Amino acid sequence: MVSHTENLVRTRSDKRAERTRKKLELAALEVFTEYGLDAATIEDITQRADLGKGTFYRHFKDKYEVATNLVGFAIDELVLRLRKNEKQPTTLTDVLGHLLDAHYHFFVEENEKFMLLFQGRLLVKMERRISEQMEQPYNRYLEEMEHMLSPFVGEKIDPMKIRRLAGAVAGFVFGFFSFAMIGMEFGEVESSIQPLRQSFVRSLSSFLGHLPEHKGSL
Amino acid sequence: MVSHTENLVRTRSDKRAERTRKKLELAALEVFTEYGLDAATIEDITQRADLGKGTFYRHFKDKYEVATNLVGFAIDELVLRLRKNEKQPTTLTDVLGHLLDAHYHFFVEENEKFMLLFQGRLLVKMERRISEQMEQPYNRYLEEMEHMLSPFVGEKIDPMKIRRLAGAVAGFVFGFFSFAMIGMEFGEVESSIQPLRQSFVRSLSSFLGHLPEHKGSL
DNA sequence: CATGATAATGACTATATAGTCATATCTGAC
DNA sequence: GTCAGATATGACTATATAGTCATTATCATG
Repeated sequence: MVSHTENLVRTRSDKRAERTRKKLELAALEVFTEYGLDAATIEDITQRADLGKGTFYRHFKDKYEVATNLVGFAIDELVLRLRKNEKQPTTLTDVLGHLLDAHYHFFVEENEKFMLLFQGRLLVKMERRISEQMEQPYNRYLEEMEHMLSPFVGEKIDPMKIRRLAGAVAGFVFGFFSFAMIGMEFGEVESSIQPLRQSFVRSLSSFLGHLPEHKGSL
Repeated sequence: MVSHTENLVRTRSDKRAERTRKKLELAALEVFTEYGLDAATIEDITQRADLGKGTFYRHFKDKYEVATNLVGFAIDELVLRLRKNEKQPTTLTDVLGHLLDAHYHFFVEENEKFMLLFQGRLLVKMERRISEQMEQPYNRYLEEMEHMLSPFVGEKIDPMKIRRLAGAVAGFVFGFFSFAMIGMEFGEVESSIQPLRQSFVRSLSSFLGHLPEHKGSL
């Protein structure tokens, strides 16, 4: 059973460290969202992962290195969700609706990652040395949204305006979900979102001077 | 010169401790918004205030006590601004417009207080023991907005829905200003806000104005 | 089943910050 | 100008967390 043995090689020895690393990242994500990035300690993380403290330092320089990795992963996933649009959008309203839905599902299904992104953004705003490496993922995310929006806002629109629109979407969505929803049950969240969705989409559509009725001019 | 003497009494002796306290609070506000609540240290605060470390402990139990006070003051000021509406609003659009403007001016004129409220809300969400005393001010703030909105959304609306509406306004506003505006100059902020203001107010108010007809939709 | 190589460990030291308190300073009254 | 009460101070101790590393455990290999 050579192949079996080779399999074991991969899954046991080579991958043991990798599994440990993943365990630490998962624990760190939990601890960061529970206590806050700055308040979390290395021992909080290793205890949650059921590992020795020294093990942490075999994998990461400090907690901000894990946090930076996690922010990168979370952005990757959010960007993937933004891209995965079943039906090709034909109007600005379509795009905005999809963006809102994708963020909403990310918020519900990956709440810890969502809240981590929220915290990370605050760090970036504070321009702490620690968060230097964290900024790039957020720019990727904003660029992705710009890329999705730009075909529907006309060639002559100032790119700066598109950037602001992307920022507005991110701000509203993150603000609403994380700031407003404190203490709400999921049922409440769902019933709060649905009716507001339309207003949100319409509001942002007209930000560019295109009301939903006025079809997005390519 | 009795009055003069009494004046000195007030400003020198009786008020020395109070002036020191205010100095510490001001320094704490700066440090909190610069480094983040959890990352800030007592010595950061006392150095900024140009005072000895022991002095801090004569006035506050720990940094979270100052933070809690500061959140209270900031909410007081924001609520005052919400109340101070020159012309009595006659429509929902008026109220929403005023709410947006008041938040916007608070964001621009008292940016540190605004950012502190943002951070404090995150603490409240995390339900850290430290933030127990911090929750009440936010409820006052939400209640104030509910109070302003309720006359314009119909008598039969479930109070819970008004609460959600107030939360939505707060979420959008805080999210947009603090999350989206990272790295923007004030000029950019201003030109981003103006067109968005109109569409936001218009669509949200038209949505809310029709609530009574769409019973149980929010 | 012995072996080398990789990974994990937690007791340990180092460091940073919290929190205390005896002393010094300030202030207005007399 | 000195006294008493109030206030501020920073050197000090205590504590919590970071970060290290000699030791132990795991594991594929021959």
